[in-house]
Amino acid sequence: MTEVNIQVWAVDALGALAHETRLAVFRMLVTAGPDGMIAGTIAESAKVPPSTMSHHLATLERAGLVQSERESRLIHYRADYEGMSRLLTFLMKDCCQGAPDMCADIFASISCNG
Amino acid sequence: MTEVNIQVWAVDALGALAHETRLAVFRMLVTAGPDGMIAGTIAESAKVPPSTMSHHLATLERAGLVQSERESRLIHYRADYEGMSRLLTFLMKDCCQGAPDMCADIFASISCNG
DNA sequence: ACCATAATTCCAGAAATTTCGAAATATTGG
DNA sequence: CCAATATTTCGAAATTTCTGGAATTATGGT
Repeated sequence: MTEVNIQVWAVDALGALAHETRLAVFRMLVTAGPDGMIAGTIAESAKVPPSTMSHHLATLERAGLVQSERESRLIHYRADYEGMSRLLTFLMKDCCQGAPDMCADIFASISCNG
Repeated sequence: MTEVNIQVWAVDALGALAHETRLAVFRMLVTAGPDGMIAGTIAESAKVPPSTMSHHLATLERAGLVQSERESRLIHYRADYEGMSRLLTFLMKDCCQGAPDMCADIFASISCNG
């Protein structure tokens, strides 16, 4: 993926997360782990009509941040860790160049333990 | 900042970056370093009218991603590394819990050297 | 005081996003 | 095949965002 294209994609991904409901859903899915959640349950948890949630989930999926898989009548949605990783890496790349200390700070503040 | 409030802020910050021009400008400012850039130069570089750019810069500043400072007739804009750090940390927190391996992958792929 | 420069704010039209009920599609069970 | 359930797609109104010319504010030089 060329530099210009990844930036176009990043705008989409950021836009997908730039919405109260969608960000909440995405975080929920990340926390839910690899099994993900059923579409209906997601809508119920977020207190929005199924139709509305369907649009939001489609937006997240188009942006490559979630994946869906049908299992009989239910549709499972799970976070796409690779997409998220790509986004975070993209955002950090420039920061690490412009502000060498910043990445270190972030690494320290997270340390992958919470 | 409470959990719910940081998420509200995060939506704003993500929305600020979810625009082709604004993302390009933000990355430019990060790369430019602590001295930042003059408003007019930014508009010129991005090939948008000063008025339009002023709106975009205000959006980024409201979101806490850039800072401005007047120096005589010129206004310097610089990336707000603390804001960016807060956003990246926020996004990573959930990921590190839901996908313990993911943060490690990101750390490896960056390693703060480019 | 006046003029020139730099940038913002005002304004309003254009474009995109958000919302959700109703209708359509997909799947299973009887 | 028919009914029930899960979800998406359609459609259209409401809201928000984006854009940029014109007017305004701020600063410095002569």
